[in-house]
Amino acid sequence: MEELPKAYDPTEVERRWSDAWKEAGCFRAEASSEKPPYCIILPPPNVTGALHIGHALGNTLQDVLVRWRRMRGDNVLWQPGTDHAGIATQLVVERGLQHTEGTSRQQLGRAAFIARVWDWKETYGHRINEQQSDLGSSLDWSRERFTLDPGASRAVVEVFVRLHEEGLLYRAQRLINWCPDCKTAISDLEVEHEETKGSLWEIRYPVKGSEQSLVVATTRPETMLGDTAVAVHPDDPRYRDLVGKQVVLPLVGREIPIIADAALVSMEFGTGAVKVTPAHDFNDYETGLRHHLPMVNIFDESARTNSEAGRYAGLDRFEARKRVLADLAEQGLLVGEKPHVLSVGTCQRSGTIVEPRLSPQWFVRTKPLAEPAIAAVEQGRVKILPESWTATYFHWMNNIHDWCVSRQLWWGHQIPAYFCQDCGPDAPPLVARSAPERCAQCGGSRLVQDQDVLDTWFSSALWPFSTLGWPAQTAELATFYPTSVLETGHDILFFWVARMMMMGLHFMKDVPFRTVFLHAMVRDEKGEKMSKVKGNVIDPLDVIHGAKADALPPALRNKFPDGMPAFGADALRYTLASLTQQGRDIKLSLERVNGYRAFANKLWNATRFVLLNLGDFQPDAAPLQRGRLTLADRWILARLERVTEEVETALSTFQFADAASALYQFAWRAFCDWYIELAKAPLQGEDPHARATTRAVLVRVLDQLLRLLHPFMPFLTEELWHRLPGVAPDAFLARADFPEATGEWRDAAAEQEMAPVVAVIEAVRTIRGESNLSPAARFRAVVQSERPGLREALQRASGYVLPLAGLASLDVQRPGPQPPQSASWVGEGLQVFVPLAGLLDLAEERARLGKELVRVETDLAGLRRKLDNPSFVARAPAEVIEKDRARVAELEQRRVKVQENLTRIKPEGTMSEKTPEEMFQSTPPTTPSSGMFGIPSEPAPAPPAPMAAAPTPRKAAPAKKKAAAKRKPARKAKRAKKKAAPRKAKRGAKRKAAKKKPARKAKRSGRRKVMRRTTKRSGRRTVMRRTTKRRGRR
RNA sequence: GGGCGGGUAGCUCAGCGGUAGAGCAUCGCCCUUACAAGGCGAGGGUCACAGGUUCGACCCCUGUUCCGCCCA
Repeated sequence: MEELPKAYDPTEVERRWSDAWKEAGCFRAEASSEKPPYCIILPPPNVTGALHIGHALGNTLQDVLVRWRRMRGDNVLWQPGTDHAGIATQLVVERGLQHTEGTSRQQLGRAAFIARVWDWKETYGHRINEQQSDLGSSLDWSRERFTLDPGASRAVVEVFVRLHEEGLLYRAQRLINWCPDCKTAISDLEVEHEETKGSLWEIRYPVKGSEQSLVVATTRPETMLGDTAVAVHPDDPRYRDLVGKQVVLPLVGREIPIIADAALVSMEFGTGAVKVTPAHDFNDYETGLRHHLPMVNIFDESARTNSEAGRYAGLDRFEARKRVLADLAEQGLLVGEKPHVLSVGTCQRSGTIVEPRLSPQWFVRTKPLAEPAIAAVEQGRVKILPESWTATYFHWMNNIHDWCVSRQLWWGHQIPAYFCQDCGPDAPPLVARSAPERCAQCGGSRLVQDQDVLDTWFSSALWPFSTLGWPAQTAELATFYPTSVLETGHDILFFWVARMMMMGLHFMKDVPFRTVFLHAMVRDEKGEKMSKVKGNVIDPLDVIHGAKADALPPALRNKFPDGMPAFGADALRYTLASLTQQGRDIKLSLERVNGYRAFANKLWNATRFVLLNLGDFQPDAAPLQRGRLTLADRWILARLERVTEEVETALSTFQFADAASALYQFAWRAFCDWYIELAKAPLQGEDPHARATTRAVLVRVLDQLLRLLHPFMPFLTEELWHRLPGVAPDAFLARADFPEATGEWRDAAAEQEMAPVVAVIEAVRTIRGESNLSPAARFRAVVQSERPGLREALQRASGYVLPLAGLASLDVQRPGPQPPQSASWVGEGLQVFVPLAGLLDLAEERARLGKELVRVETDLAGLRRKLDNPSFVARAPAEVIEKDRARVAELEQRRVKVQENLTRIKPEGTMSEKTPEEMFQSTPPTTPSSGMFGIPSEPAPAPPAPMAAAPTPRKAAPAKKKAAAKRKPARKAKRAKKKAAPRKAKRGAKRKAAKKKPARKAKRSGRRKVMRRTTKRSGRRTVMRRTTKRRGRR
């Protein structure tokens, strides 16, 4: 196979595999199978929609789950489809008609218009599917559904009819939310409430037959034209005498009663008297029902005043307001106007202010349906994750209102109800599965179907079983219902999840899914909602494919003046998965995406390295034999075993970020940074057996790593996997086995034995770095240890140590005289010396050791103080005390050694009486004397205030540090003094902390905790080394 | 008005009774034949604030404050 290019180019690779998977039918589910079923129903996106970042997140998480389960051998169905999106689609097509042909749907007529919508759907409706494929979504496209398909439509009719038969669906005249722009009813959920600045007007209503009057307060003066009462609180002494009298409605002249209503009126609000307009306000509507008030509707379907408005008829509602106010003012009846903040409801779709409207609509009686849906969650038959959403679910379900399901649209499921022209408008309609020929009442044949359609969510609520064939009893239904997981945004909890629960339980007698995973909302990197107005929308397709600068929204154009590079779908997916911590909003930053693009490239190059070094390797020739493995081999295999366990646990508990992070750590930190480097010696060495074994291990680890990563980065891994030796050309990683942690390669001994090897390499690297020795310089190092086992291990491993530490030679000795004039490092059970004669300035090394000594002593002081506290010793658990004591002992040893090492490299006859701290401070500053902006710098910071036992914080150190750093000691000393406690020891402690955590966490119970423990532990193995080396376990 | 979530390193986030972690960004040295989309090393934290509980608090409790979101 040809050599891999040096850098990964996602564009070409992604397109290729997307097609190949589809052609091979990799993602087809079996209708029935011996394999365990696993099913996710994709929340159907709007057919008019384009893939946005929220879809990208949802698709990524679902695809991770689904690919993982598929590889594990489940019979996976990820069910695709789109939603007909009633209002949205109708609007899109209407606008198109207006724009291109100058016609309207009314001009076309219903049938012709619907045909046009279908045309539109055929032409553009696939766009979002293709975009989902671009993301790598492994949907079973052979089973794609649409909410207006004959199958789904049949389910809708069946459900409608049955609910009606059961008395759970009815038609009634009610006050509903009406969008004057869309000219349809919308459900409560489709109304968005927004705090808006408005006014509170005070209007005087004269009391009939008296000189008295009453001032009402209102935010909507124009609706007074429809007032049918004035209400006061029954306990209000101001108005008690007026209750039962009539007022004369100004401008209209209608006489309306003054009523007392404790529920509607708050004595404190406004004037304590309110006008009652039952046809235009929900609270007034309830009041109207309680008091049997007439309901006067003053608006038409566009929210323009109708004939009920008398001389104000024919006005837009806001124009009507102006006129009413003006006339009231003229008549001296407008008493006051105060600024007022009120909650205004707007239509989710059009943004128009919703107008409550009295009209006949169909409603689903939700209470009886909600009860089982509540119980299912209470009983744990459905689990909602993150769990915090459960409370929200219960709250909504317990306070649920009947669901208005009729919409005054053309595009959608026309309601299967039929009105008899002969029985009159008030006769109840016939509800039937197919159009009845005769009226059941009068036998007449003049039947007309209800012109309205159903809410799109009505059909969506049936999706988990209608897609599987219901009402037919299909094999799919038997296999996949209840589905496994529902993954969607938490904004859809009520719209969809709750309604699917109700419908699923009612019609299938079982829950629609076992687990609901609600993902976060994706925001921009500043945490702001993405919106076209702000210009901060991140289009996932731009991220995947790249985009020219002028195609980017303004905020991104600033960031990418030369255009956005193609980060690739894998990088985007990895980013989204990594950011998916439960229950948080996601702030998406392209820097982060870029980081994972680098990760993809790293994997590419790791594979490139392996392939370049395979020589004549034959995959089956050399099965791994434990006896032949080197320490490094055993170590990486043990780490691989761990990460395999971690991924398994994390994915089982929806901890996407944990899985992604564990894999990142393993791939980059363990495999690339350590194992590949360690493998270079045997690969380039003379021993053919060693070479063969190393090759086999490289291939094995890489193969397993690619499998583990595949759910997250399907394209890259599929591509690379095919380059591995022994992979059949017609195989697919997408259908290969997912690694299982068998425990076979667990190897605590190897991990333990690696520790000193890593420690020595890092010690030498640190000395080199901090002493400004050239990376190219080769020199000798000496390791002293009193542990024979450790010495032997290091001897054996010198082949690793020399190249990785950049040494000419390594002497491993018993503790003895220290090599003169050498840099040193104190580690656990060993000391590393680098003789420095001729190599560097000893002052650097003294500074370094001085810092180290301060750290150790600070830690020691803190610990001792703790152990000196009698109540700590008396009350803390024995193991905690024991640990601290052991640590004191270890630190004490370290302190002595560092001190010795420091003493030995002191220049003859100087500073012999000084403490390390003093030496430290005596280092003259060499930084320029002006600050960052050329302003003369502050006076040198005062020496830190002396602390009881803790020595100077280490910041008082090297002169070459920046000015900012120099100011810190004072601050820290102050804090230490204030708290009258030592600064918390940090340095040098981290390794211990890392080591200790697993033990601590092991005490806890619970699945998630256990998982975290393992994640942390092995995640840290490598991380630990990287972080601790700089913290100085010296 | 009610409810939920959050304020931890410059940024994005883990951790949630026993010594503060990651990624990115930053600084220094390196074009060392897998990778400069890289390697090695280093620096960086009053864990929002104030009380309390505890031998011990980023973690538990109370209050304050700021920021999101949902519901009315």
